[in-house]
Amino acid sequence: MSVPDIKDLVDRYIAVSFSVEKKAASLVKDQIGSDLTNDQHFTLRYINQAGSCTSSELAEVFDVKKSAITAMITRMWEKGLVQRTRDENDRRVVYLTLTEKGNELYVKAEEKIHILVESFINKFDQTEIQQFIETFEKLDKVLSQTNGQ
Amino acid sequence: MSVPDIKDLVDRYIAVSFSVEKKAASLVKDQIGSDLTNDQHFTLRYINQAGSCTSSELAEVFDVKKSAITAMITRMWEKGLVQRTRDENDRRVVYLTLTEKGNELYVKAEEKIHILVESFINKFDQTEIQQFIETFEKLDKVLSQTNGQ
DNA sequence: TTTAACTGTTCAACTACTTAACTATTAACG
DNA sequence: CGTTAATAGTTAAGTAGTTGAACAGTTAAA
Repeated sequence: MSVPDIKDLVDRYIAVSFSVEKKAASLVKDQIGSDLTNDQHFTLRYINQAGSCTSSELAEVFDVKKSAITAMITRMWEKGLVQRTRDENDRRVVYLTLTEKGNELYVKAEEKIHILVESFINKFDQTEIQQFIETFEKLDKVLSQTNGQ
Repeated sequence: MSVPDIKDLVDRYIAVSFSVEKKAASLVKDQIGSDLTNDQHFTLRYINQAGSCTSSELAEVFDVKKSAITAMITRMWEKGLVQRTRDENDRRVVYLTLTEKGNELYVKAEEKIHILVESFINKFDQTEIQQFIETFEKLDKVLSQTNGQ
């Protein structure tokens, strides 16, 4: 691959990945509506799948400082979506779980996103979709390694 | 494709695309440093490539309200990165252009991101990279259509 | 010429994030 | 055992980015 080729590839990669990122987030936001922000939805999603988790865990997964998690969980707690429970054995630890309301809202939002993504991937054929997911999974793997340096 | 298949595909798609989005943004942020935020960098990028543009144009491209653009451009103007120039023919319009400092900072940040992305895509073979870009371009195209509804 | 449409700004309110200092608790080690 | 380290989470001040609604000024349309 010659020098201008790689520069051109990198250029296209940057431009189009940024564009896709912005547009996808915007679509999801429109679909979820005003009950939940994107970040709050993905927080509910994580807690739901983990059953329960800690602030430190969320901070690592979302790659933000713990104080950012405290603030977000407080906002969600004020809306009645999550609960804080202190660990009896290690009194430093606080477990986060979904309330009934939080779970309901999560399921509703998840359904909406499923419909959105399904209608979206229906615009492509099977081979293409497999390729999309393969692409994302490969990128995700290498990004995880790069982050861990 | 049976029903559980498509549900599973959608699940994987949502999870992995969110993960990639977060990690990529985080890497870029680390690379750019504290001089520029991701959004400010991509705003510089857009203005640089367009030569000059308007607030309305940016609002449409980034899919945010015009007041959000006013606020961001003001922050960048305070840092001496962009200029506002009123159109002489249509006094409603304000043209945004990069200052010398803005352009320098953009070029520097762009170099950093190029090195990052290049080292990143060097971890894959040519066929894979072509596939990545193809994937993003297909997604971008359909996302644009979906947004326009 | 009045009315409508458009461009951009201001303001209040909100989400999200960082840094730094802090509390409370547990673990480590001499 | 007791002092010191590390760990989990919170608080507070400051910044970035966003929305919605009201607004000023300008241009286009009726």
